[in-house]
Amino acid sequence: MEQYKYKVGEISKIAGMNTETLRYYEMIKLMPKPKRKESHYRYYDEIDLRRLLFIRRAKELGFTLNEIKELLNLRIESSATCGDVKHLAEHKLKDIEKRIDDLMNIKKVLSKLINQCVCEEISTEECPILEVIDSQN
Amino acid sequence: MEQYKYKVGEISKIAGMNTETLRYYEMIKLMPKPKRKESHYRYYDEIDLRRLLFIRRAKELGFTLNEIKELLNLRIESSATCGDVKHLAEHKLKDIEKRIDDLMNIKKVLSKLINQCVCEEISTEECPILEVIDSQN
DNA sequence: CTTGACTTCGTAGTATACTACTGATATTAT
DNA sequence: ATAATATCAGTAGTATACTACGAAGTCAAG
Repeated sequence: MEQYKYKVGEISKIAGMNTETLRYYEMIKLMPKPKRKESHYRYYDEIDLRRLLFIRRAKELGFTLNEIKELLNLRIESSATCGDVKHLAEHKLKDIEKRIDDLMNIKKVLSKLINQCVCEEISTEECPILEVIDSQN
Repeated sequence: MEQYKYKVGEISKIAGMNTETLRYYEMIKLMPKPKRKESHYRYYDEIDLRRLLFIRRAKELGFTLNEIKELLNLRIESSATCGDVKHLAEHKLKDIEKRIDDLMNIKKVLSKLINQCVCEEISTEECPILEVIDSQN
């Protein structure tokens, strides 16, 4: 079939990780077991690639591999479990909104620092970034 | 003096970490060496507390301890180094803006999922969160 | 002035997330 | 057909960030 076009080395290169990492993700069930042509080499498709790119970025954003697994498993499988999924998704949403908020605060302080930095002297003593914490209260 | 009011156990409790973590941060120079009354127990003040709270949250936001160290050291020490500080701060700012952007995308998809989740059936096959990657291009 | 909780330092152990290595087998290019 | 390159499974090792432990010293209440 045409869609299984990447070998492990190829897809891991595109996704910016190495082959061992991909095997590791398979081992911990963060990635599904890929197709094997004649039961040998692993072959991957576009959906696998999207998933890997998502994992990489989510990791950079501070989610653990377990949290990423949860995010990726969020979907409505039947009306029976729909409430649970909604609940979990709402929980994740709150968490993400708080993250955005805190990053905005850090951004504000950094911007201020950059603007002050037209090379007037400011205090050596105080660390400006600590204002972030104050602005939260 | 009045301002050195926290012992290690007290401040670590308020900051939501344990005493060993604080000693660890001191060891890797993420926290400064605290005052010692009669050269024994460590004593901390409000600035130390703000710093610890910042560290904790920055960690949750996906910054490594080294990155946090860099953020905390951002300040204008003299007009000589001002350019460097500005450069580094601008770099960090870009990084943070990208993080906010990506989190907004995740937020959008999660909100959509929650809204769909008024218990109509949607596809079992597709993982909605993968749309995040698509919406980035 | 004792008793019990807290702190000291150093070192060893743990969890997460890889990363490297080995020797065998498979695929691909010439 | 054969040489170069890729992949295989399994296991051991590494980096980061803690976390636990032990034995001795310190402090504060009754």
